[in-house]
Amino acid sequence: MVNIGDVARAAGVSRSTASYALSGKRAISEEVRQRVEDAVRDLGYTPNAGARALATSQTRVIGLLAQFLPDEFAPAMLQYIMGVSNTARELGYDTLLVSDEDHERALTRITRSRMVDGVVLLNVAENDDRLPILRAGTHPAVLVGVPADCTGVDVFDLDFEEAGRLMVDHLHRLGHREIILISPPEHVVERGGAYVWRLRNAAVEHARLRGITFHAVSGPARQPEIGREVAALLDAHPDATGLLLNNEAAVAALPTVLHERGLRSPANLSVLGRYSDEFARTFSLPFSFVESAPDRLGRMAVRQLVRRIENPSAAQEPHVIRFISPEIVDRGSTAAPHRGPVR
Amino acid sequence: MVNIGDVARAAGVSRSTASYALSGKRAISEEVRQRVEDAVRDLGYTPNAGARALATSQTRVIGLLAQFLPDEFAPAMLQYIMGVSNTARELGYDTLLVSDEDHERALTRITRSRMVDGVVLLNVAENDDRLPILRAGTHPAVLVGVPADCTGVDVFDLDFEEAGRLMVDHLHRLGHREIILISPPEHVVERGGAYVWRLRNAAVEHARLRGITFHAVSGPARQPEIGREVAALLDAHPDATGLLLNNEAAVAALPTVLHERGLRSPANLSVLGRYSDEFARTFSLPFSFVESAPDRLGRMAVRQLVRRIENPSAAQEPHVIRFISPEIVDRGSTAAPHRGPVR
DNA sequence: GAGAATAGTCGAACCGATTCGACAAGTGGG
DNA sequence: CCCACTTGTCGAATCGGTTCGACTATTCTC
Repeated sequence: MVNIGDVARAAGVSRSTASYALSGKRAISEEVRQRVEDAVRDLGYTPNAGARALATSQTRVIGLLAQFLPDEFAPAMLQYIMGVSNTARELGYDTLLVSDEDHERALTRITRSRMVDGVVLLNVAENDDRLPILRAGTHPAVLVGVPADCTGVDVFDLDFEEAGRLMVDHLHRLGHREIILISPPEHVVERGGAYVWRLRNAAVEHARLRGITFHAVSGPARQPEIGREVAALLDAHPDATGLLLNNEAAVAALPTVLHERGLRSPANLSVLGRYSDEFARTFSLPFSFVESAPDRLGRMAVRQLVRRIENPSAAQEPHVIRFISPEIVDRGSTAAPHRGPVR
Repeated sequence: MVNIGDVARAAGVSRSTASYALSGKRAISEEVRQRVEDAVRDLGYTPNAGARALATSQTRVIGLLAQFLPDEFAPAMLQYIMGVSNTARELGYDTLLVSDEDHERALTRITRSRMVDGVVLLNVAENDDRLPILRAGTHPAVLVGVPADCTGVDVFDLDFEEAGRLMVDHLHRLGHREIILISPPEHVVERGGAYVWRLRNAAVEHARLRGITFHAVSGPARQPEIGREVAALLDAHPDATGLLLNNEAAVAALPTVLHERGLRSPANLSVLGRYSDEFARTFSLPFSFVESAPDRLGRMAVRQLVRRIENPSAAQEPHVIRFISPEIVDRGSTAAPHRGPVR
């Protein structure tokens, strides 16, 4: 394998000169710089990442910790991963994907061994066991998802509370007075998935203020159970005219459920979901929804992480919590409720 | 940061002794080994990955090259990634995820800089531009997907030709004599997605031998276009009693299409797809299908890659092309065709 | 025209591991 | 009792970069 010594010899200079010629950290005559670059090209030189990491304590790799939880909706995960990975690459970083079951050990491993310059954590729980490890170390970290204690880390997420209010208000303005909200399974909450109750509580409270009859339930994240659950809910609340979905599996199941009962949206039921544009497109979901923008969140997270990594003064800046504002993508699945029962 | 020198000092031995105590590559007295291990624990020592890579020329990282092509069905990708990443971790490797647009440069970069010990390529095209780069280098590589020229690499894939025959035979045995096959878009073929024509050609040929009227078409991989296309196809071939799907988007669209036209499977139409079990579960697809086993393929690929990396003699072994045999998962969406037209 | 600053280059140290060869002490065989 | 061998340890070299300090030659300033 060709190393910088070979390049230096071919260019007739010392190793240090070759290094400076490539990094530009000291003045080098144009002529020498050219010779070095020619040598690099001729020999096909690429710096050894390990050696460089050893010398500079920088790896230009970020760690991406993504857990694949059996009852969380998997396809959404890919978009976060893509957002992170693509953005990292644009900024000159590679992505080390960690899907280890034991995230705490994995985190310790990749940071203490200095495999990465910083980490992005997905699927952050309210009391996430990974956070103490992070705080004990010195690596910058950015979270997607909001823990109870945000000290020492930067946090990005959709504003789920605002999303809850937005969804309720949207239906309220159209005239709906009885609404169902389907959330992810209760054990997602127990595991610390704060986005579930954030949206729910805000929605419940807002509905109360507006005088709306509100049924907040959680449903399984798996087919076909969720399909049956959705059907049962529609039966149980025949007067409900609006359906809010914070459960992607429920969204995926809904078209079939509606078809089977001969219901149409928005004629018989106004439907408003919370998921990503990509998800909607892939499955041709005909429902209006609040965009959850996983790619955008991934992008913001990496941008901030790289700032912290590269800007020594940024390390001193206070940590940020940034919520992106929910926006409704109108697909025409909401309308004023019919007067009188249509189901 | 604590290094092996600190450990050695704490244990009262030399650095080399500490190293040997931890690696076990030379005999070390039980007592010293214990002291070293205590020191490691007390100080929280984790070897520096860069330094180790430099010294051993091994990184214990594998590269995973996954392209996210705009018209290929994305959710399937996650399962390959999970299969690879989880298996790698089980075998003691981390995964560097490369989603760079420019895969060729990315491949050169991660191999020549020795960031990885080997690579797994997903979504391999028939004349894949990444292969020459691989052959020019010395890193072991494993592909998922079959290129025209397999020299120098190990290859794993579903046996798509056998899958095509299996699907045709399955319907033929039930008595079907007119069948539609929907493949991915033609430009997937043009880009080198050999699995498309492999399955199609085998199916066409097999249908010819069996005297079956066979309509092989390609459809878009996007909603809602694919839904319309499927509907149009059913209209265009009213006598077709069997539908084969090698296009995941078409599968996702089918339930709605069937509902809209009041068709039921298998009463009016026998349906047989080709996708993964996970995909079927997530979207509650009620169709029988040939399991494409992305997790299993990812697992096999990594196993073989690690064998090549770790076993110096394995490097000499001839390269393998291994096809996994397609198997039908029966969901009851195929049956004997009705006599006479039912649609 | 002297002294200071600048440009351009080099040698050597360093980052943190692994590993080779050397060596001392202990063990066994003839 | 001597020699060969094994066991346990250490010092030093090495992997391939980066970077500091030193040095020379040139340019600038007053």
